[in-house]
Amino acid sequence: MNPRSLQIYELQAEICKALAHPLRLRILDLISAGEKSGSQLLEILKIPKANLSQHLAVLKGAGILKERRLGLSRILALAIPQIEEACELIRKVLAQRLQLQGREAERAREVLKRQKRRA
Amino acid sequence: MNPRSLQIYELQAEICKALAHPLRLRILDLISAGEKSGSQLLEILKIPKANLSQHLAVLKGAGILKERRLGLSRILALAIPQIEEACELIRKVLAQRLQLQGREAERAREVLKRQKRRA
DNA sequence: TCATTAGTCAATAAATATATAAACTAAAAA
DNA sequence: TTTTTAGTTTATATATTTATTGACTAATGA
Repeated sequence: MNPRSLQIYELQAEICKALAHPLRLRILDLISAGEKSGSQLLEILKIPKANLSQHLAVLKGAGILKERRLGLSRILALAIPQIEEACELIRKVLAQRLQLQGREAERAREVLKRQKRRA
Repeated sequence: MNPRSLQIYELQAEICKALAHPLRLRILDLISAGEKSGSQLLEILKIPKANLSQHLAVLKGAGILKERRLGLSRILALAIPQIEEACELIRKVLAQRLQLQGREAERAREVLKRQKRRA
């Protein structure tokens, strides 16, 4: 295996690790809908600010988020918008599967009901 | 936030966690190029088989890989091909950035050389 | 200058992830 | 039936992640 490809797998693994938390995925989603400051995120997420700061540090560390100062606050934005695209692709698939599962469960319940009526 | 969306973030985070290792990303890539058995992967990856088994268990546990028996071996295939699509999207971006970084570093070296010649 | 705002840092405890070695198992072949 | 193949399981040591608390800092505004 050529070393450049191996390097890319490692980079990509670091990005996946940074994405591997529901809060961080939600944060990316919020920011992709429009740049936000930490305190704006705090209002929405309702978690301790030290915790938010840690999660943001993970995302910045992986190069997924970038930051600029604006007055007292720091404005966060996506550094690699394609990552959010990839995330949305995955979410679409998962949402579809959840819906499908839901419909299947409902169909199973219907079958049970009908059997009960007949008995 | 509606609970269905929160559930999807959690599902997605589990998938990202399963992807968050260079070996597992490479395994997915190998399998997406064509179904493979464990021993085929072992030949390519040259890692202890207990370790491969653990990594495959992670991928199967997240629902990313599925498995069928064929004689003595178990054949692995992608259960959600769109995940590999998303991974490739990310890899493309990373490869581009690495190339760009490489070119920039080279330009910087050139500049240094020219300065030395003039001195 | 002093207080406030927005955020980071450091320490800690608990939970998870990883690699490795060695024992184990199930299906197929001899 | 015994052996072999292909893979899993268990135990263990180490490292990493996460949430939480409380102290800290840098920029702004009164």
